[in-house]
This record gives sequence, structure tokens and C-alpha cells, in this order.
Amino acid sequence: MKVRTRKQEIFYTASRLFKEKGYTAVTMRDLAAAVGVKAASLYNHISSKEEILYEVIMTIAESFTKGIEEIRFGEGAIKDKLSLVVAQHVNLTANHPYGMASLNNDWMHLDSGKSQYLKLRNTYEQHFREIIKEGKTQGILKDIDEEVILFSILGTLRNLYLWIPKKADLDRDKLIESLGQTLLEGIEK
Amino acid sequence: MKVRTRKQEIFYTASRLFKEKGYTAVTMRDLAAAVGVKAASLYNHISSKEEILYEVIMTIAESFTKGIEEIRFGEGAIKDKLSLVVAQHVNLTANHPYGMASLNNDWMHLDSGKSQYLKLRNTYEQHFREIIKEGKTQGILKDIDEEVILFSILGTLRNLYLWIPKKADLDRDKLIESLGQTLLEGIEK
DNA sequence: ATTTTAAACTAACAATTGTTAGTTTTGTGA
DNA sequence: TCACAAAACTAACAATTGTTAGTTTAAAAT
Repeated sequence: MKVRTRKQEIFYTASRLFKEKGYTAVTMRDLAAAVGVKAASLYNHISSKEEILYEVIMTIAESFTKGIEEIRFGEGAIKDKLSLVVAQHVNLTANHPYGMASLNNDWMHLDSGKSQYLKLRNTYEQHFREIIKEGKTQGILKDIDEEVILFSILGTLRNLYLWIPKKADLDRDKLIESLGQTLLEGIEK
Repeated sequence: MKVRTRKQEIFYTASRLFKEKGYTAVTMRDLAAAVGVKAASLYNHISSKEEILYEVIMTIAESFTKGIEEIRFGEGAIKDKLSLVVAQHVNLTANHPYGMASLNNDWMHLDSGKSQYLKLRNTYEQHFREIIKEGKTQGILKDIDEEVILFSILGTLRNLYLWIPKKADLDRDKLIESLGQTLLEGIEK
């Protein structure tokens, strides 16, 4: 995440603080200090605290939904599509290591944007569900409750932001590979 | 979670609110209103807001760590132990549907209790890791990076609190069964 | 060099925060 | 019935919150 303008620096720094303490616990004075400025000065660049949250969350949420849409309607076998979903998650998380925390934990503090966000999330989950359904129809996936499959995979992927930073060593392609294997083929021999 | 005393009612109601909005965003006046009392009255039962968080989190955290310790050092095959870990997670989450949210998202707002909590969590993860290691040593588990296995399973389990309430229909034993299968054997045929 | 614009500052606001002090009500056992 | 303890209340506090107004400094454009 290359930072070009001051406004972007504010968004980025905010997302970092949001991850550490959560949106509500981060004050505008905290943020200002981290940026190296007085609280009031922030308002030369942004219009409200919530605007920051909105920007951080929606940017990522839109990428996710757009991405899975392309995967779902794209070419390729179901197994490959599932691998692509895992890969997209790893990549987006690696690109937005901080923002993912707000996406997961702070979306309820969105005001006007909350319904927008929930709509995107529902759409995302629906696309994912359809991919799984098709896999079951084709007889490629086991006959396990769809919701269990969906939330099992999604559960792991949603937590990626917590340990991707810690596992910087494990390179990205290896992670995509082994995580995909774990989630799709299981861990038992 | 049967509530017996007013104090327990406060803890329980608080954990419910904490799940909805997060610890920081819940005010003592919010909590008081939900309990049907004025904010100051809460202090006849508790000594601080943080005490509530501490109680909610530590009760559950201790159950987890104690539980996995028994599993790890108990009898039985590794595969069964892994299933037991999944089962314990489902059961504890079902028994503490709200508190799990704080355990996951609000522990950083613990003051004196934070290091205690982190110690419990590390111990938990370490026991889990050892079970996985033994599985690999015995040749029962695939040769996938331990950390990937650990956090993949744990990632899913940590999110259980978000959808167990929504899937009240899927009965508990079925959930343990299908979730265990998904996590351990994978979803591909 | 001068004007204009962008971005920092200081000071303050009204509202909200967790918490305390002191008082009144409620319920229980003697 | 009375006394006592538990638990509610009102009122207020000091600190902190997001935000605004007005001003000064720095940078860019003319």
C-alpha cells in the first residue's frame, strides 16, 4: 500500500490503529499523533471519523465482491475456482493487512454505509455458495452441508489478517498452495 | 447460560452487547438500560467496566485451555483428539455465544488481565500445535506446514460464534460431525 | 513579488464517558 | 413491627470525545 497523498496516509495510518485497538477505541487525537499532526488538522483532509472507516472498509469489500464475481462466471473447473477464491483472499489480505481487521470487526460502526457493506458481503457469500453448489452438483465435492463448507472455509480466510503479518517468511505462493490444500483436501492422509 | 444473580445478569447482558457493538462502544448507560437499571446502580454489583470484560473473557479462556490440556494428555488416537478439539470448540461456543466475541475481539482492552489472557491463549495454541506435531510424526497427517494447519483449523473455529446462532437448526452433534469432517478430511471427493 | 490556495495551528464547544457520593427504596429475618 | 442490609435512585464530577471557528504558516501559481 503505497501512500501518495496525506489523505491516503491518514486512511492507512487509521487502518493500522483500527486493527490494534478497534475503530471506537481510536480517537482522532490518537490518529493525529500517529500522523504527526494536531487533531483539528485532520479535518483539512477528511470530513469525519466515519468517512475514514467507510473508505477503509468499502474499498476492500468492493474488491472482494468484484473478484469473486469474476471467478464465479469465469472459465475453469470448480476446483480451480475454489483455489482462486483462496488465492484472492490471501492476496487481498496481504495488500490490506490492516483494513481487513475493520472489515471483519468494525463494519457495524458504519452509519449510512452499513447497508451498502452488508449488501456487498451478502453478494460475496452468495457467489461463493453458488460455486460450492455447483461443485456438489457436479459430484466433485462431498455431500456436506453447504453452509458448513462455506463458513468453514470463509472462517479460516477471514482470520488470515491476523497471522499473515506474523508469517511473512512463508512466501505468498506457498501459503496459497498449502492453505488451498488444507481447506480443500483436508489434513488427514 | 442460566442467570442466577443480578451480577451474572450484568455479565451476561454485557457480553451480549459487547458482541453487537464491541466493548468500547458499549457504555455503562447502555448496559444499565439493557438490564433495566440506572448506570450508577451497576456499581452495587461490579467494581468497574473492565471487571466485566475480564470476567467474560477469562471464564471462557480458562475453559478452553483446561479442556485442550485434558485432550492432549488423554488417551486416544490423534484423529480422535483432533475431533475432540473441534467438539470442545463447538460446545464452548454454544454455551457462550456472546462471550466468544469478546474473547476474539476485545481482549486487547483488558488492562491487568491482558498478559494473563495471552498466556492462556499461547498455552492453548501450544497444546494444539503439539497434537498436530504428533499426528505428523505418526504419519497420520499430511506434510503441511504446522502453522498453516493450526491457524486454518483455529481460524474456522474462532469464527463459530458468528454463525452458530444463525444455524440453530443444524443440531449440535451434526455440526460437530460435519465440521470435523470438513476440517480434517477436506471437502473434495 | 504578490496573490491564492492548501494545510497546519490554537482554542474552544457541547456531548458523552466511567465513576463517586449521598440518599431513598425494597425486601428479609428477628 | 422494627432493624438492617442490599440494591435502587439522583446528582454531579473530571476527563475525554468528535468537531468547528478563526488564525497563521507554507507552498504554488500568477
